[in-house]
Amino acid sequence: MTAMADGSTAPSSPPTLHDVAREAGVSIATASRALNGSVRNVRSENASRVRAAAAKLNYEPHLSAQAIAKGSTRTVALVVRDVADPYFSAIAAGVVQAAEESGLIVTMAVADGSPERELEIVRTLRGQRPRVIIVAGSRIEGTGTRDALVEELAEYRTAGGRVVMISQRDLPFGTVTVDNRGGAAELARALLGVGYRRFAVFHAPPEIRTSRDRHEGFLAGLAGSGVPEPLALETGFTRAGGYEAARRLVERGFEDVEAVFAVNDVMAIGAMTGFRDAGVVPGVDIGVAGFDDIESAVDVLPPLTSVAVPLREVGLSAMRLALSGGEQDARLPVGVVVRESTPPR
Amino acid sequence: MTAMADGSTAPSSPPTLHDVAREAGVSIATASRALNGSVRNVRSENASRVRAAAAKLNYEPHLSAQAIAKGSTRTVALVVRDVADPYFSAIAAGVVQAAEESGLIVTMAVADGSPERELEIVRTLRGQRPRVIIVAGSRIEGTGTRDALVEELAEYRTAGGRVVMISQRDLPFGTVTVDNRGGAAELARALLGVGYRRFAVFHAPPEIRTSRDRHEGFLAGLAGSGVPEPLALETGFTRAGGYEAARRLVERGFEDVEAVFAVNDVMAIGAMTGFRDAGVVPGVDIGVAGFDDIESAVDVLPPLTSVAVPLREVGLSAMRLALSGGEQDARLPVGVVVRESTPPR
DNA sequence: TTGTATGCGTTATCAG
DNA sequence: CTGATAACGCATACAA
Repeated sequence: MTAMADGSTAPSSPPTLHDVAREAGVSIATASRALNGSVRNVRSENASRVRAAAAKLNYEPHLSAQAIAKGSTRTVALVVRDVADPYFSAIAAGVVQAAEESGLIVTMAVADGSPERELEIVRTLRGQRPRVIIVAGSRIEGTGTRDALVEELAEYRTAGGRVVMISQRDLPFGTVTVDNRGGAAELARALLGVGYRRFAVFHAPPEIRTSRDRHEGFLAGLAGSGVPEPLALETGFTRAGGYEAARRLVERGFEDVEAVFAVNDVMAIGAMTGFRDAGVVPGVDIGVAGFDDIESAVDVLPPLTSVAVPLREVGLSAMRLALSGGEQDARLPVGVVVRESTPPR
Repeated sequence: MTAMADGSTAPSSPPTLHDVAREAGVSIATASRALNGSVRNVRSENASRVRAAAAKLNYEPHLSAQAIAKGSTRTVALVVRDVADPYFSAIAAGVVQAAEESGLIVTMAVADGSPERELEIVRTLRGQRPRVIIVAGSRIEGTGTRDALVEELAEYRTAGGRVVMISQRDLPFGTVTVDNRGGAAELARALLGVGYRRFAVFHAPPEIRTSRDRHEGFLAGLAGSGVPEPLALETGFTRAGGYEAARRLVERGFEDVEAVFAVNDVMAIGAMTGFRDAGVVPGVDIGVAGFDDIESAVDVLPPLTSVAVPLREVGLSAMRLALSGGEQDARLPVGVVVRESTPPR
């Protein structure tokens, strides 16, 4: 930190391994070995001199330099639809936790629900040469970008990278999924069990695989019970979508609908508010159930019936799967939690 | 992708600039210039040949290599207390958005409420040589780590890095804050205005500056009104903390308390559930107000009175402040939103 | 055990 | 406008 004429300090650059070596009076190679690699092959006296020098200079190895020297980075790239969504932030928390435990750095990109943006992200992500790419909440069904995305990721994998998809099965990559179909079916049976017979489903566009699976699972759970076909309302995969669908349902006259299944909790919670704003009381005039069991499910009124998904664990599993190099899939169990938003009737 | 004897493919490494240059029949220097640098200085024919070659090979420049060649990276390091907390995830969303608009990559680290961990993170972060370090939700008041953290960040800045703190003023770095004191004072006056006179405050340990500011601001807003000193309950800065404090308040007999101010919304929402679980109805038996106005504030029942903080904007501002290189602070306005959790009495 | 020399992929300098 | 070539900071094969 050299003082300048005006009293400020010159932007001195961080110490390099070279500086450490000089300070310790050894060669740069010895310094390198002492600090990370084979500690056995360096005389302990020199080793401690080097460590002391590094500490004195507050040296931190330049990760980019290490990356190009070693030919591999220590970063994990995570792409999500929206960080602010509790579903994704919970998953991200799991990913970050597992990564930090392995000394890896997590970079984060937001696809914002656009397949094109997602593709572009993955494309430029490769510039980071990350060890792992984790894609959560993709919506690549049917769109023309699907093949491009797969090709991009496949090529990345060929170059030694690991790919893990979250909730996006039947892509040729390791995947961690939750049992969306089974959970929704179980939920349907639970609702039948407490007396509901006429349903509406608030679902997202079918390109969103998660939404479709949950929708289909719900129908499957109803099969054979003899209840009428649920009314299906397509809307956004967000709180606003749930709110809007609820308003729409009330406007069109919902008399015959006894309970609504929204394919995720943020939609369900939005729907509850939508119903209430329309003068329909959730849990009294109409039952409401969601999926994910996010934290706030127990803080809304009435508490929301949902299907518990271990979201943080999803993130952890994704990292574990990636690090184990597994191509096999991990499927996490889910469980129905019936609360007061669907009282017996 | 060379085919191997067993039919699998060898882990071929990604194409380098060298490959692109060879493919285009130019030197590596020309290829480099054509792809990023001074496009003017390369014959347009060659430029397009290079671009074509890059596209054909699906070339992505190795960011680490660029970083060491150019002497600077394009990454922004963000450290938060907890990604899953809606307060931080909203801020993170803003940071990521602004960063992506500037072509920067965001890396994320989680301090988990530990000052030691935070210090350690910042220390190792320097290895990334990020352009910017943004620290959100620090709790470094009083602890011995404070000076170490400041020194670490100061040194980083001396080396040309930019530091921005969020909600952590009186540190010698650029800061984006919200008007915690003013907002809380305004809230206090609003509650007085609708008839409340006896309060309790659920606050976090005073090392958390945000909590202390809001607490003090609330008291300041009450000053001169002649109302009795609010009851102060210290608890965790989390939903669980709010829940616990509510239970505790009910147990000790809360008859004289008319309204509770919890220093953030997740605490307030936890408190509402805590009250309800204890048989006390929020908005009827007791008023509840929070701070932040997170999304779910309108989805709980009764809707939560709060102080609106533009959280996403906080993240955006932090990035803007960092990129503009400003040392000056940004202070974002807040505004009280009175809802049904504090009905007139 | 240590040091020298080379290479990693890219940019930048400097002659042609 | 182009092409060698020298950095950048670090790891490592090779030689001593």
